Amino acid sequence: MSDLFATVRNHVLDALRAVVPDLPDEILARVEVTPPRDPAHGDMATNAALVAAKPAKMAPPKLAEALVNALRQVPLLAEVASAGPGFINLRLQQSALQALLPEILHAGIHYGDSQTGAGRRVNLEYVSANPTGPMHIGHCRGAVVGDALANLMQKAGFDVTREYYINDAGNQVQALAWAAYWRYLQAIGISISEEDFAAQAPGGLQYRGDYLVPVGEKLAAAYGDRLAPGGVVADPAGWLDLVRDFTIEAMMSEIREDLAGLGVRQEVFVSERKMLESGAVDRAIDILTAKGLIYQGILEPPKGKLPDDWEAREQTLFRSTNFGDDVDRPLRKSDGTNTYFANDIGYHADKLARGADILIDVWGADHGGYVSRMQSAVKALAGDSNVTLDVLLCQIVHVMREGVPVRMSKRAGTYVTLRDLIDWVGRDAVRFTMLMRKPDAQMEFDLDAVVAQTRENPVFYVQYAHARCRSVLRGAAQSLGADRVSDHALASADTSLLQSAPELDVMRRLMAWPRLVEGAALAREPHRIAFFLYELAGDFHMLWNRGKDDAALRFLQPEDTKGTLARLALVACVAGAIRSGLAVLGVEPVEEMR
RNA sequence: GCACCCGUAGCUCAAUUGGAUAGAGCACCAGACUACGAAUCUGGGGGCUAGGGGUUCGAGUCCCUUCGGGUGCGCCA
Repeated sequence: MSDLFATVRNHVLDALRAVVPDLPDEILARVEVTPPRDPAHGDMATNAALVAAKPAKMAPPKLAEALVNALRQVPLLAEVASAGPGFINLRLQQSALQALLPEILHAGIHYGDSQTGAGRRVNLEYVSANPTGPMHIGHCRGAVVGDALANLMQKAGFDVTREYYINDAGNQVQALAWAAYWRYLQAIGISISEEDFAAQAPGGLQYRGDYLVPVGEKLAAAYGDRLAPGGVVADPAGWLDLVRDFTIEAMMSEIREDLAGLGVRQEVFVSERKMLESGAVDRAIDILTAKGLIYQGILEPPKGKLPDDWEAREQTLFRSTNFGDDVDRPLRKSDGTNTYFANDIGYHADKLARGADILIDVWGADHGGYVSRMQSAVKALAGDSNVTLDVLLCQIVHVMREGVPVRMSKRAGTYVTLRDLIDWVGRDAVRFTMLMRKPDAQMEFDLDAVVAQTRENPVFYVQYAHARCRSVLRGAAQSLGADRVSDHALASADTSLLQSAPELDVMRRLMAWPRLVEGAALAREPHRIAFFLYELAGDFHMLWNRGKDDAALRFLQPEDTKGTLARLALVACVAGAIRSGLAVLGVEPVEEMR
């Protein structure tokens, strides 16, 4: 399938090589063929003369003129002109645009697929919420961004593994086990006040939410009172591991359900505990030790206000400063167990060992301070293999309801779970809205705007455009017969009949889709897909209304079957492109609005 | 105090990764239904891209700096 931008870019490169032989590759790589900012400039523009002027030792306008003369020989191009400081504006033959439609119809949902990432394996880790409670709205953004990015990169040809890291080792899950045990005691009729129990549990009672009540009941059903003989808090040695594993399993099952409700699917779940037990962490640290990157040392105290209990202490450190980090980072806690970072090194080493060319982690913004040390570790482990770690930080989501912020507080009981959110606005609205923002910008999520059925609500606006397309095609199927308006049949329509400005504008938008997919995938920016769909929907709604002003522009022309079929081909292309984009976002296209 | 992210129309956000005169929606004003779905569309006003300096053919984008918001800062994950 052809990307017209890529095709034209090749023509530009040919012309450039002809005019200026022996240009270095890095100059050629900077040559772009892009949609023009102002449609009056044509269908495409290239910066070729600007980037090549210096190495060619020519003034940009002069080089542009030479390129214009060469490009005028290309049959695909109807107009070629230099402009401004040395841009070259290009206008395609109408036939080139019209020829796009059968291709789109044949490609169907695969329109925009590319081979940009072919042969490159991506390990994409996202969500990785701690199994200590239900998912809330804070986890949601990362889940949606990660999932859409996985779809996007697959569409661009990458071989993507979707992964979830279960933080089931360490103090947090011990505390979870104690909290579940408290609920278990209640379930078997032993009532201990929060305060009394908190005094007995190491670290106190950290998880007081009632989501653990069913877990306690299940424990009671499975074990009776055997975990608390004599009706008292038993020695944890006899129950802690069991209760912990049981509870983690229960929480993960809830999380998987929540993810399924959001339409997020991951095929690999890695347990931190199992990874640790397998020796993967030790092996990774051995590798770093062999490279001389591990040492015993004393860190400088942090600047500014010191933690109360700070004292100078020698510890095991990773030399992350060799790879751009600010300070070296500790691998062992004072009790001898691993820091989270040490285990994460093991985990990333494991990802590398399983075979990946690109690692991507999607994290919450509160982990921003952690990025450079993890990238340092991956650089150290990857050595010459050039595997990189990209980290996407998802910023805070402020939830608004009726114009006022919804505070995220467990204590105040205004804790918005992912399930609440989906129940309130629906899966598609959650996903689309989250994807209308760059991940690294804070966003406001207005619960009322997201369910509004107006242009203000992009998910509605795009769905409506698709529904309108389908509505026309349904109507045409009635009058012309379904077999004549299938995508396959419409692919042989005479699209040269489509010559009006708004029709050609839609084709230009459709033409940009493959290039947009590639760019978004390379930049790891799924939100561009959402914006493209919003703009395509706008083009289509405008075209539709042109038909209201001028009956000659309506899709269905009873006296002109050939013209009708040509227009239906365009409509079917719009619907197909919308489906193709919504598939990336993980949003369902709808046949009609209800 | 230090590091990272961010700052664009009154509001919510884009800007093809350094490209031409910074664009959409909401809100405001004025219009289009005898109609393939008006839940839509057309037109209008609205900007020193937080401030200042630098890099070059060219900066919202890169560098320095000031201000403002967010996040984090050895034994939480």
